[in-house]
Amino acid sequence: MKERARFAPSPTGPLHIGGVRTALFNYLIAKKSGGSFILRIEDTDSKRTVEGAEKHIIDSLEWLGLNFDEGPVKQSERKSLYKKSVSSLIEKGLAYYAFDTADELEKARKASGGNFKYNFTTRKSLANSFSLGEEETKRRVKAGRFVVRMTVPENKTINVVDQVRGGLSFNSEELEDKIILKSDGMPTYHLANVVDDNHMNITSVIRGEEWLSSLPSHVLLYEHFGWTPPKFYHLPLILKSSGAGKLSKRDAEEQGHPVFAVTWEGSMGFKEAGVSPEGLVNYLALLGWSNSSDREKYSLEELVKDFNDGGINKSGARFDYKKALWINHLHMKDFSAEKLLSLSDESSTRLKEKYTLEQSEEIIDLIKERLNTALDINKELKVFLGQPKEYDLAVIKKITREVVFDILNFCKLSKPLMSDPKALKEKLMGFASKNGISFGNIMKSLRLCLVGSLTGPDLFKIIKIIGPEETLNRIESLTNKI
RNA sequence: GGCCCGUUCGUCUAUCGGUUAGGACCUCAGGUUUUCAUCCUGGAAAGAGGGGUUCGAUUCCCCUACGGGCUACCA
Repeated sequence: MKERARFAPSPTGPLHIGGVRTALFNYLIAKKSGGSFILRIEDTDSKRTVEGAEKHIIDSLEWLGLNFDEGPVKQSERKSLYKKSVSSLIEKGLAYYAFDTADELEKARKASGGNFKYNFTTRKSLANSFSLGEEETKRRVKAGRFVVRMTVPENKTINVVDQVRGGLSFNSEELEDKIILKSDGMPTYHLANVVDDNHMNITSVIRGEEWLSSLPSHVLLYEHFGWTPPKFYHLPLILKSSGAGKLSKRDAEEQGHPVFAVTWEGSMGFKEAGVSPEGLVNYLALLGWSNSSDREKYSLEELVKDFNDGGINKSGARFDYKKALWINHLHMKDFSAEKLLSLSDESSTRLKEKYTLEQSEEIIDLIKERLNTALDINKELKVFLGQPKEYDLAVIKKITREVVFDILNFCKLSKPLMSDPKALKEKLMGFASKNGISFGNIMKSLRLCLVGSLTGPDLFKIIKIIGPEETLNRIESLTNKI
């Protein structure tokens, strides 16, 4: 069966990785079946709607490559649909008007010691169409300040099925007559969700585990309407990397990793941190889904192919940035030179000014397996773009002026060999033993001259690429400093 | 507090009653390398506790503990 799955965030803030993973699983389930992935914006709470959040959600999905086939459908534009649905429920006696003020409800909650439930027992003594009579209800509805609550039947067992956990059953005593239409005329999540999923022919509802407790209310609503409920998947939550609880923006900042796919109000996203969408998608898929195989690296297409909903895990998973970076590394080392170059605009333009395309690709090949993030590209490319701007002081202390001079002289005489890394290395080794200097010492000194520190790719290959003139320049320039 | 969900190495996970409980990240020790990184080899590291069921439980059931979620005119 071709699934229709929707990702339905509310634009109350930027899209964080929990949301990204929900979107991803919606995408996978939809695409696995050859169906549609739909975006719906649940903007029913105008007070909490944040400017720019919707754009952030869409930008994030685009960057991740989770392209939606339909939408965005905005709930704020479907008010009349919800009103009509609510009226039909009221007519059938499956929903009712209520007039209690926030203060009154607060009082009732306090009086019951925190165990207050608006349900078939308490509603008789509260202000609603059950207790007030027809005339008074009419009068109050006309006056305008009312909400609509769903009628939860007494003493009824509600059986629900969650595709991740299996069958669950709830007793209606535990439920509340949830508000489905607010006094501002907007529906609450519960109503809008059910109505829209039905009207949009959604076949699979895939959302976070925080919704599991309201599932029975939703299923009851489907029953009230006389509709067949879709399949439900409640995904385990993503937990903070250390300590207890659900991952939040603050935890992420404390732990030093991003939470948003792309930047939001000065807070760095995974994109800005240099994580590729391929890497992030791959890591997030593995956080909550697994296969019997030991495979770790997947592209989005491969995930679609291999995904099976039986592999969705039941328990919450901690976010592990190190592993995310490792997965990202797996992807980056397989990227083409062209793609890697496109990931780092500033360095790549400078690289192209200085080198031929062929040389550029050679350079990229040299550094690609050293990359964890796109930010590393700039770092690794520096050596090829100019002289070191500063030198590792700890290393300077370990080398001597004499050795650097020896190297300088050696290099002056070996210019023709510099395009042949292997030959140059052999000759330098010979030179070292003839002069009684340890090869390690020579290499350390030479690397400091050329790189400024003791890190980086193969030195002789660096020499070949930057050429004899630049090599000599760099050595000379260090001799002036020590 | 009430209701719901969950619980295998530090972390992410495999195992669908019989396994030396496997893999990956992390970590440690070697190796490769001029160095760092990569890479290769190896090591350490787990079934929350207690009851059942069974010839046999990590696996099925119950209790406890712990973790998480919900408990709004928020989603």
